[in-house]
Amino acid sequence: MTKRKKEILALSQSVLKEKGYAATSVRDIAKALDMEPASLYSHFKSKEDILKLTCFEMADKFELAVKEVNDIYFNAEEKLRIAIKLHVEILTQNLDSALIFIRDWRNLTGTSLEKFIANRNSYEAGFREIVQTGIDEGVFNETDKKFAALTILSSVNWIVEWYKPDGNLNAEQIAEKLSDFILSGLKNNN
Amino acid sequence: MTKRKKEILALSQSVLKEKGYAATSVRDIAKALDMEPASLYSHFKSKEDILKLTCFEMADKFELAVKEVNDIYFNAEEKLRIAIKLHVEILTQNLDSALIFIRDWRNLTGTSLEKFIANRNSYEAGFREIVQTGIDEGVFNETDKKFAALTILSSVNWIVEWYKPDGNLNAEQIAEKLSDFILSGLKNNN
DNA sequence: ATATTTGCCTAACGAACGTTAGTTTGCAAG
DNA sequence: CTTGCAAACTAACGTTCGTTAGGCAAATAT
Repeated sequence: MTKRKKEILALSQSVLKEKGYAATSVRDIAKALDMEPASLYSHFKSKEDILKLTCFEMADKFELAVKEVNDIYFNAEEKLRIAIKLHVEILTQNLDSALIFIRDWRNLTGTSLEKFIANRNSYEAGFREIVQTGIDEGVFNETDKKFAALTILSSVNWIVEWYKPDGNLNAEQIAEKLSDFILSGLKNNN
Repeated sequence: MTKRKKEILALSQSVLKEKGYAATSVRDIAKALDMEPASLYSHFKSKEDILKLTCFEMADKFELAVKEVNDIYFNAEEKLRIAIKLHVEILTQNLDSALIFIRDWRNLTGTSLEKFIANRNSYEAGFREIVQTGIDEGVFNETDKKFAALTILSSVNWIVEWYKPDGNLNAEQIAEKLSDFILSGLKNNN
């Protein structure tokens, strides 16, 4: 991927995140980049190509993060905290892509869609495994691990809806608060 | 709203939920209803009209639920449990609408969009208030209440992504598990 | 029985869509 | 200086889009 292509991709993403993939036309993107619509096709095969690149770029980052978590030996709580921290970092460092990744992956078609879903399931399985480890260690409640993993991921993913790069919480602080919340809940234990 | 209009609206929603509002054409809807596209305009003013009806139908239900929670006096934990239970019930009993409500409200325009956002903010404020009550009562951790409310709502809303009416968890069971998770967290307190 | 309304139809509109073909421009390497 | 290539252009394609106008048949109300 050439420097220029990367640049155009990033700009396209900042346009796509506004109204969503389906509601954004190639002409919308071109106009924002001060280009002719046809010029985009010097860089991308199709509109969906932009979506594919965006979604799998993100998926790759998450896959790498899972590997990182699994390769290091920690107890379940630490593992979960690290997984959440990495997840939050990826989201916040790629906010435009993250928004598209989370909201618009459904617009993928054919094998791309299948591949994406498989990838996503495998990522979720990673979280389930961490939960299972915690149960085995006796430090997590005996719980529906699928349910737990989904709940964790939903709350983590939701940050893209309100995170502002210049807000008063940085990625690490958000990750810590989220982890505390997920691990200890709202209730005061005193 | 006539019986027939309600019927067509419900069928339209079951079509719209599949690919999302923006990616679904009026012709897609008409075909699924075994109708001509133009016939839909005997019932709806526009495509966006369907989205509006769907979003505000749901918003009204949630608004009613908030009132119900606030009108009855309970401690914060019970209030939160009831709010979550009502929320889950609304989502699961109107799964098609709920999916559109959660995913596609961004496609609203003009004053509809403004009104929707205002409505949504007010609903979120209701949750923040419950959290605040709990903090005041000393039963909830001193916490960022905005952060807590968003995290709660995200995990509750996420159930539309995996809930199946014929699955092994009914709405009440889901609500209870969610409440337990949100209140006590993943960590074993033994 | 007649009048009115409801629900759907056919036909088509102009606009916007994603995309292609072929061409021009400007820069960098030989 | 020329060649090659990347990156943009102009022009247009066929399709699909949301929507409208006007009519027809069946159900409903008078």
